[in-house]
Amino acid sequence: MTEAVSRPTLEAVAARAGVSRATVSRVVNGGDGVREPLAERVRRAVEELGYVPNQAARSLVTRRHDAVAVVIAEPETKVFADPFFALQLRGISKELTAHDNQLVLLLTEGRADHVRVARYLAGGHVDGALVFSLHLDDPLPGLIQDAGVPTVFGGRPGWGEDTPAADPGVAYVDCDNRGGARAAVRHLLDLGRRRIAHITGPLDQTSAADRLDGYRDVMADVLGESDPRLVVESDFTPAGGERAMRELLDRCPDVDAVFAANDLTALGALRVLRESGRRVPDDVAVVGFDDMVPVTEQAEPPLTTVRQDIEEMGRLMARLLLQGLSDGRHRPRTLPGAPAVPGSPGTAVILPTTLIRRASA
Amino acid sequence: MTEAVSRPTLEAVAARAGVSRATVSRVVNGGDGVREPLAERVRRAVEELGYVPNQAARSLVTRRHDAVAVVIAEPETKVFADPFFALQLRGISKELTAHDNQLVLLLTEGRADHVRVARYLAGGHVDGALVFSLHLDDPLPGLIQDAGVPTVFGGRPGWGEDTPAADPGVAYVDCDNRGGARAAVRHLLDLGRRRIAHITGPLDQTSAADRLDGYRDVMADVLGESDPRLVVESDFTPAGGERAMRELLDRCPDVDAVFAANDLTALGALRVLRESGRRVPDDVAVVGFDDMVPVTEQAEPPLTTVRQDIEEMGRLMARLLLQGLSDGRHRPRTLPGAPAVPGSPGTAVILPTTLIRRASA
DNA sequence: TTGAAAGCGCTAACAC
DNA sequence: GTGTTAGCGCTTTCAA
Repeated sequence: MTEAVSRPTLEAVAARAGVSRATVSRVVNGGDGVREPLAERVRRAVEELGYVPNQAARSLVTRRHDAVAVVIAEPETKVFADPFFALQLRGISKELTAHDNQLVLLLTEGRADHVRVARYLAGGHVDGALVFSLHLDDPLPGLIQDAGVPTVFGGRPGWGEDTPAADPGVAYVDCDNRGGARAAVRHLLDLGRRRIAHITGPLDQTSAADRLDGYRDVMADVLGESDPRLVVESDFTPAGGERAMRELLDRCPDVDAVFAANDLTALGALRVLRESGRRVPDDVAVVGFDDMVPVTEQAEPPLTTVRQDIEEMGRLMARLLLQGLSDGRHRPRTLPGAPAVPGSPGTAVILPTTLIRRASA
Repeated sequence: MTEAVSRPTLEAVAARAGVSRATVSRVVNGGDGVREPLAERVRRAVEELGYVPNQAARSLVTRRHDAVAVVIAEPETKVFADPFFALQLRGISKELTAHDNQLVLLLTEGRADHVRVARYLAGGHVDGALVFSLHLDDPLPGLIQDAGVPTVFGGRPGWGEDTPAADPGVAYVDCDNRGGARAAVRHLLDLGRRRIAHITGPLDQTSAADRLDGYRDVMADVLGESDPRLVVESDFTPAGGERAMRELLDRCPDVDAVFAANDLTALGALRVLRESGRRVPDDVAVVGFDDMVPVTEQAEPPLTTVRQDIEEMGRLMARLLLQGLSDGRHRPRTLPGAPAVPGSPGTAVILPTTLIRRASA
């Protein structure tokens, strides 16, 4: 196996260049305030010795790591099966890289891992955390709060909502789930459909709950009330979409439209509809949510869906965090238990959604 | 935004418990050699203050991080689209977690990121690295070697092979790509097929090159020579598989079997065969590679394929690395440029493959 | 068994 | 401009 190598220190570089450690440090960190010939000598010494600063030592004094953790509260299998995460990560990755921060992805396979992750965060390996896919009863937010790491959430965190305990300082980025859902259902109504079903996501996630609310808003508005049998809970996966669609056809064979909580779910629903001999959109119209292009465009028929800019959400999460971090650097260090700084950068950012019409509705 | 919090130090805990820092340190790190009543006092103080050790400080002296980096030399989109990585990561993750090591996933979107990753590794954030999906001309292995971080590769690294410069100490885990490919092609021959095509992976990766070699071995053995038009290079993706299959049908409409370099490629090929009106396996038999169960079993028809235990490969990579690390700890520190320790734990581990017969061939 | 003290490699005041 | 020096928070001899 490639072996560990003992690396040269600042001291060694200083000796070789015939200067003090401080001077080397200055050159290594930008080099202003060092006369050129000296700086050049130092640079050569760095080069010759293959010097790389020891981050542990540096972090110990600067309290900075130039690294940000991304925590996804889902098992790997789901993380990797759902393009949603890939897109969000790409946005995050781009933004972090642009600001010379390293992305550290922490995977969690279950509850036990949450403790490990919290320890990692509290251990001061990173300057902040981006956390997403939270579920209602997740212990993670509490653990993270205890860890005292600046955090931005992806998707509105559901914990403590409407309670006085709700942390007003919590930052998150989300899309207009409820508004998007309304647009989808309104579109189906405009198409003349009346038996509009909804296959939800996991209702312990606010995104799924909000989309359900949007569905109900419009159904109640227009039809007065809605048949509860038209709503089936699912889990944002294609397989779940299949199961839910079967259930739906069983309960309400007269269903003439389906609003699926995300595109993957819609994919499963389309498959079952096809199997059952129903034509889309003629017999049953289908609308998804997300607009994950590779999925929606290759669906049969191409999927009408509610678009949200997932990559942009990721980018914004990262930006919000980095901004908060650099602001924080100019302020005195926060004490344990101190309230979040009021007026801290845009606590919640809600991105708009757009209905994208394709062939399925 | 959730704000940073200044954390209590060892010092604070010591003061609270009325003992020395050394004693607290002992208790925190296992606690042997401390009398029970004292230890208990310390534990209570730790609890009350919510003390978590500062890893930077600890690493500075121990030179350990209990963290391992996983580097995947592919753009995110590919990483997340291919279940292969998810499986391997799961194996790695399990093994690391079992040994209280944190997995740090470093994503690379392009060459520029390689330098960043190398810096990160050299900066001493992790004890070792697991690297996979290398391409022939990748600068990464060189950079990593310079970084002086113990590394285990996933898949045989292609660089320097057959040259005196080849590092004999390099550790890697792979499956028997060539043998597996031979089995696949032999199976197709046994089925009576003679116009057997091969859709390769990216040939700058050894796994793809080895599978092509295996294909050629058998074709040459049995048929004397093989029609070069029957080989099309592709890229391990379903879309690539589609393109390649179209090309193949165009060149050799009489093709009666396809050995695809992986399951995703086979999936694309199946789709095009269906479109072209050919029946599988009646007209054209198809064999894949990997046996990614969700893919192979849901393919139409279910895919005959060469199974490799991907999760196990991941687990082994991690085990090899951790073992090397703990061995290294008992030895004097390696000097820069020192050769890898000979007889270091099993330099190469090659896992066997099995042909899994399903409906497609 | 416990404590005192040295020092890991670095940055940041503060002198010069 | 450049060097000197005092820590950052922790582990680990070494003495007591």
